[in-house]
Amino acid sequence: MAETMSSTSLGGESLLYLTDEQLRKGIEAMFFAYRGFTADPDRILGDMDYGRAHHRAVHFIHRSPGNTVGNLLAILGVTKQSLNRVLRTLFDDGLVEARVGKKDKRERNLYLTEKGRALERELSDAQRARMRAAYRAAGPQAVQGFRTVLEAMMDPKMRRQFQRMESGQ
Amino acid sequence: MAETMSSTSLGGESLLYLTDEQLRKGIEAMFFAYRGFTADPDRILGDMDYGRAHHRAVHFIHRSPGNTVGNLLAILGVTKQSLNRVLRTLFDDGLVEARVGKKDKRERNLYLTEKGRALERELSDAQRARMRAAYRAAGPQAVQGFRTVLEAMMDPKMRRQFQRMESGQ
DNA sequence: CTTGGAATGTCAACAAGGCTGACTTATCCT
DNA sequence: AGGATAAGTCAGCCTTGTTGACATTCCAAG
Repeated sequence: MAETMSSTSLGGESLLYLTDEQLRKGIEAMFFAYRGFTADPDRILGDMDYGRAHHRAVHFIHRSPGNTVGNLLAILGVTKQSLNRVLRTLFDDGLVEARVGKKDKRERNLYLTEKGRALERELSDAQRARMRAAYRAAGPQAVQGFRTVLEAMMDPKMRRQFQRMESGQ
Repeated sequence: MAETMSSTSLGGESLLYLTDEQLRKGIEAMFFAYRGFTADPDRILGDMDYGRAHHRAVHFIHRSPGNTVGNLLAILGVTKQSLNRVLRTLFDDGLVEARVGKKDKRERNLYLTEKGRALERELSDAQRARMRAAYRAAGPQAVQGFRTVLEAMMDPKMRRQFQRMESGQ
């Protein structure tokens, strides 16, 4: 199970990045970095009546306008009831609107209103600013590696969806 | 605010990794990867009466045995009341023990019991296995970049603490 | 054309894990 | 002696996740 690397294992120095020690550092880095990653949007949202769940919904609606509820559910990985609570407040506050599907009238296509786009912009500006600073500080080579490891960390199913999503322009 | 990169900006091709488009991909990768990162421990914890908060506490107590409560609070970035709820269940279930500080008797030094170490091992084995697979798939160069970007993403204060923590063996 | 299944929405209840605020106890230090 | 610090605790609130049950609307296949 543990599959601990010993420093005397075959392969020698080139595999030292796979020691439990190095893995632990990576795990902790991931934990602290994610805190930084969400800190700015969280701060902004804290002043309003919204939370991280609203941010995620708004982000992915902005990202693919006209997406259906079911699709959003698959992306966010939460239950319909959870998402619905969030969507309802976004409807009520006029940030998101749902249009009945043209082809299949059971479906709802989700769109941001102008007000919704304004919030999205505020949140993503903050998050991008931090990301940009980190990218710039680390350089293109590091960013390339960053992206590679993140993709390898995803669940295979999620990774396929991600790659499909990101390649589609 | 937006500081959007235009493709005609100075610097040319070498800065294309800083476009809003690339940043958005990084942001989404971070979101999906974090889900993978926590998926295995979450699955294990779901079967017990514990959650992610317990995992974090157990991890950092294991990582620096004898740490004080206040120190743990600073690392985890939660309130005393939040941590206390978690610690109490860990005490009650005999996974963690608190010894009165030798120097300063107000302090409590936290340690895992054998039972606590067993849980920690189970959780970190699962998490490390995924991390190891990702590292191996990505290669040492990519891992180097991954770590660099993650550190750059942390809050400066957190980054200092992290670097102090990780350098101290 | 009817019927089964799919997409959506909704009600209710519950749990984890954050938070604030107020307060106690024990200990340390000046 | 008295203020500051470390820890613990009680009470209450919020967000965001969960299950389960059920209604509506619509598509599609028999």
